[in-house]
Amino acid sequence: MVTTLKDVAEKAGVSVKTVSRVVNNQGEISAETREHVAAVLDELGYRPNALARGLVSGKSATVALIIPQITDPFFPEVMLGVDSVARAHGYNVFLCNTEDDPARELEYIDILAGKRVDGIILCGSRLNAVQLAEVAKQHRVSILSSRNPPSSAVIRIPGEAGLFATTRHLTERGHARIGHIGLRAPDEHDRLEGYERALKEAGLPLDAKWVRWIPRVNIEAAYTAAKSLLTEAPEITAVSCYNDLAAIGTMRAAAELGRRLPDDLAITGFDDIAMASLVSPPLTTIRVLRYQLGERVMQLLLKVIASDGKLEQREQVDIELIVRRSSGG
Amino acid sequence: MVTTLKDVAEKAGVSVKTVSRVVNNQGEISAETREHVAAVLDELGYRPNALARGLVSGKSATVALIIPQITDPFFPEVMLGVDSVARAHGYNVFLCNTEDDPARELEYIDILAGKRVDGIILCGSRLNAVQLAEVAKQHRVSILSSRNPPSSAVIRIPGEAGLFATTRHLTERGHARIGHIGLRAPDEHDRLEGYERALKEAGLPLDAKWVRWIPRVNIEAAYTAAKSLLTEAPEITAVSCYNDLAAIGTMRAAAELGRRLPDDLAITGFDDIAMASLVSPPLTTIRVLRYQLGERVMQLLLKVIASDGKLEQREQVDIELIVRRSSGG
DNA sequence: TTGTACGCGTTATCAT
DNA sequence: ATGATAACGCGTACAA
Repeated sequence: MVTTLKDVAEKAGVSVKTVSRVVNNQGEISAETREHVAAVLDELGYRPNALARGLVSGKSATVALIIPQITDPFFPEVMLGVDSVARAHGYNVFLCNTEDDPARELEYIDILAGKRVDGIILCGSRLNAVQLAEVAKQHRVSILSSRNPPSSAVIRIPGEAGLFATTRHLTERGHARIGHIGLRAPDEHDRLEGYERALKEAGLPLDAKWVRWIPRVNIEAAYTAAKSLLTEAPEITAVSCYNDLAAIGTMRAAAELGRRLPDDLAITGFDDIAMASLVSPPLTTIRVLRYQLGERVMQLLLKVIASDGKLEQREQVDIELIVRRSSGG
Repeated sequence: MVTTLKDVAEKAGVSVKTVSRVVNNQGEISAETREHVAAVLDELGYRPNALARGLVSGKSATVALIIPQITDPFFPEVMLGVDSVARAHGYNVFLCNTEDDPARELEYIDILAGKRVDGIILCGSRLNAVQLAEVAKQHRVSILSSRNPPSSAVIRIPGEAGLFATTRHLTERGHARIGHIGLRAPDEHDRLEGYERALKEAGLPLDAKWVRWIPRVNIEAAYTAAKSLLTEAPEITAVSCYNDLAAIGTMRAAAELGRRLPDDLAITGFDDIAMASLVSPPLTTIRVLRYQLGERVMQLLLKVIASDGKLEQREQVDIELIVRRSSGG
């Protein structure tokens, strides 16, 4: 079986506490006992039981990262950043994938609370504002979102500004009938607002039938939505999309409908995932530094934990328009 | 603070054990006590402490999935399959990303053992055969690999057969000078062997300078390796790559060197990730059903756990050659 | 049907 | 410098 402090203590002929001290490098211990105990420790292959430690200390050295879609390349890169900071501070990360399901998100939060995680990062949460506020009140949470959550510790991706930038880029290139592929999720409307603002500022009309919604972010859903959009509103000459995956689905639909890019249809995305520069034509998009985002949101969580959950902070993130050929740029 | 069984017991005026019984639906309890306790449970928002439970039961309801590269789209999809089966059986999954570093892999295994995970899935392990055997002996492990590990519970991706298939596809199309971009990792040589066998069977010579190694699987590394390969051995007319990411890096290098695909250079990959059909030209590759792979390797882990780590089993996976334009197909 | 007492492996308190 | 003992929150054996 697994060796415990007691096993080591018996074998070494000392008390449990002494062994504990050696393990944790704490208190004053004579060099010879230390060496002796260390030897036995090594011989028996002792490994501290994190469960017991957690029970006593009330800490689990574990945090959780909740994301909606692990297959969206955006999130793995965020995870990388989160993980690097977490590791540097002795934390392990539970990665929880909700498949865009708010119920699953709440279920995870419940389970994680039971596992006594020290903090939770909500990344692209699909909860509504009320749920989000409640969760942020009850748990130690830091949030990464392009929405504007009422909560207290947030890293904010400027979704409104991003869609404004991509859409304005299209209006500036002379497009007058611009569609939008958006994500239909609770309280998720800032990107739509950016799209609408760009149209308004350009003096262009809004038309509800130029907007299509996808229930989840993936290429397939966007492909379907875009096909319907382009079929029912063929007058459209450009589409600004919720993100890169949505844009890539739109590109596929366009290609299938015989529309050449970018001449017959201009398309923009959001995120600048690796795929964006690999597809043909390369995708005009908004660059977001995902790894750094992950680092920052984890650093924020560390502060939240240190502040005992009382921290109020809101950080904004820089974005940059990357013009490539998909928009005729 | 957090409410415990004791808090509930005091408030409800019953014993701790009675509350415990209500929580776990066990033993005979009078309907009225049950209701009463349930009400208090609810009122106080009781949530079992998984740490304490784990300490008593010796189980943590947690497993771990160790992968080398979360940014390789292959792995998130495996994760999805693992997670679905894990959830269905009441397990949470720790996702551990090693960045291709064997030392980090061992470190994770150590930490996970400390957290008393009930089992570990090694997916694309970078450990050498000796280390792998040792880990499999000491822990409850199921393995997903294209290598041929000596261990006992393995789902095997036929890497040799896959590279044989892609490379033979190239020889059949008349290519006589075929390069290979391989992964340099411990005991990782079965894909190279597939490549070599295809050349031999076609009566073609092997040439060490037609093979380049990447230290890690990512587009950038492959781009660099391919550029060197195509520059120093411009006589090559085709490249069969370790996997799709390597192939995509190779495509980029080829494009930059002014070689048109597939006429000036044919390229094949492995995995059939989403990107493979999106790049231009679409990539000829080997299809692997990643979600199913994840399900199977988690199911295997369940068996390993049930067998107390004694299970011996080795499953093979089906693959399929997908011919697209990158190979001239 | 319900309760008491103990143990899980560790850390912390207070002695010695 | 070292050790005995009591927590931590829960489950299990055994009583009542």
